[in-house]
Amino acid sequence: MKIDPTNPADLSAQIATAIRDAIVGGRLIVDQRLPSEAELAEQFEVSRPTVREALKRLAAQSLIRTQRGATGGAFVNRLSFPDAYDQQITTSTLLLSMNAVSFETACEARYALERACAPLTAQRRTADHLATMSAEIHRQTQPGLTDEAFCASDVAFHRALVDGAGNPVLSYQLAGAVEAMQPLMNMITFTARDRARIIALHQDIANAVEAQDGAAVTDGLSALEAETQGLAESVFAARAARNIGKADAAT
Amino acid sequence: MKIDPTNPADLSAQIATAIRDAIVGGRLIVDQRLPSEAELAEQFEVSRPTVREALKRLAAQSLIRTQRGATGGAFVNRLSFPDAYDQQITTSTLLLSMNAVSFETACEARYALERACAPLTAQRRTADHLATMSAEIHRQTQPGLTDEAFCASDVAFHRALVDGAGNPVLSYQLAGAVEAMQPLMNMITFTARDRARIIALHQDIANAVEAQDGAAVTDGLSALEAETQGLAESVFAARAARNIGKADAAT
DNA sequence: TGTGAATTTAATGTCAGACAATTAAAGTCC
DNA sequence: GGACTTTAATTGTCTGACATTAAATTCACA
Repeated sequence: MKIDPTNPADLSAQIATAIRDAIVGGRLIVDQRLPSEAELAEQFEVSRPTVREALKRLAAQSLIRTQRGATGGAFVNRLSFPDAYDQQITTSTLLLSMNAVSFETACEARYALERACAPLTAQRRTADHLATMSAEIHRQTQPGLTDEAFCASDVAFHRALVDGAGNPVLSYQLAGAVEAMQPLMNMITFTARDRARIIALHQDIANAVEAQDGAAVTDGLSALEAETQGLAESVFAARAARNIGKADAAT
Repeated sequence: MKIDPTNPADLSAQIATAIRDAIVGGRLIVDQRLPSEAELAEQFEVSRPTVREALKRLAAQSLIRTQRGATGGAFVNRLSFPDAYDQQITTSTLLLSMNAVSFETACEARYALERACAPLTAQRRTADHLATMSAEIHRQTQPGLTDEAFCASDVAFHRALVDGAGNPVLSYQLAGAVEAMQPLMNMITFTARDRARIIALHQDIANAVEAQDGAAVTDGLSALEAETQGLAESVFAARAARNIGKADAAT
């Protein structure tokens, strides 16, 4: 592994890329120990701080872990599903918040993805998943629940729906989509009547899952999407009207 | 922003977390300049190399960018869709390769997600998407195409299908699932007859997309999934049989 | 001979200070 | 006023040192 000292890019970035390629390409395997920082510095012909910066870049992506002590060092990390979830959620959340993705677009994507799970969930859901969904629906009926808590419960309900498909890759992919939506969902305040309608749709979906009726689950999700989009539209319309009013008052 | 020097975690990790929270929480906004490394070192009461390690961690996640020179510094980066794609693909690829995710599970997830796009793609596809799909199908018919090139064209075909939904959030989510499958797909060698069947199914899907028939697109994807799963099964069975043969020969 | 404490050692974590490279802005000369 | 030069601020990199950690080793002692 060599790097190009004339390359304008940071040396630490080049070194990180070289090591990352070695990991992705299978030349470094899980739990394998990398050379010590001093050895890496010698190999790449740079100083130890530069090597360290490169290693921190990799650590930030959970590609390596480090251990202190005599037999310590940097080790290739097995990227776990929870680690991947976290990265996925952070990335998705920032992507939505920084790119002015409309509620409509994000919501459409979320429900489209969830519908992808519907047939599998209907087929494979266990008693655990049904129990979780019931429990969350029950929580949502509690009076005095804050909007944030209601949304959190909503996320938990949908998580159970997704996990019911019994496919960890699907769960991982959808974790980002569902969780990243939460900040957007929190922009909406729910009236008691709004909540009642949503809860009823949740119950429909839960029933369809229990009955193992994939088509009904899909339909339920579509109905919930329509309800959510309608709700958001009226909330944003009301907000826009208020703002126009304010602007008029200011002139 | 303060950190806890008695915390056993790395100082650089704590600093990175503090800054990341400020970004995610909106206290630092896009394109805002962070204090200089020297100022950050003073604020957090650590040395400059430690601050630098923290900044490199954030740079690895595309959360900041740095610029040299008089008016340089670290700036909060707008996480772009391409950046998010890249991270998503790297994460997904490593997740699959390091966790012994079965071909079956990954394939199921991939096609479930693609079916999520089918109705939207059927509705919204443009002439561009149709042209890309046609071009890739044509490429796939070329004799002498390597397995790698065939798979790459396959990915491009599916990318066009996904992008046809016209929802960037969906495209971003699916980029990982589709691209991460490629190394697994490359484990399969295709006979001419295998390719012919796959191409025929691609053509069916492309026709359905052109006809804006969402249900037909969904069915086409399901057929393609079945074909792919069957193909993989026979390849892996043959490979297992060969290995048993080898093991017998070795005794 | 076995065991537990002390020592050694190898590695990462942190620091201080320096210099190089880069870039924008300020200043200067014609 | 415009082109050139200088200056200042900032990141990038290096050197060398010390602190901290944890495993391996040594060694005294029962």
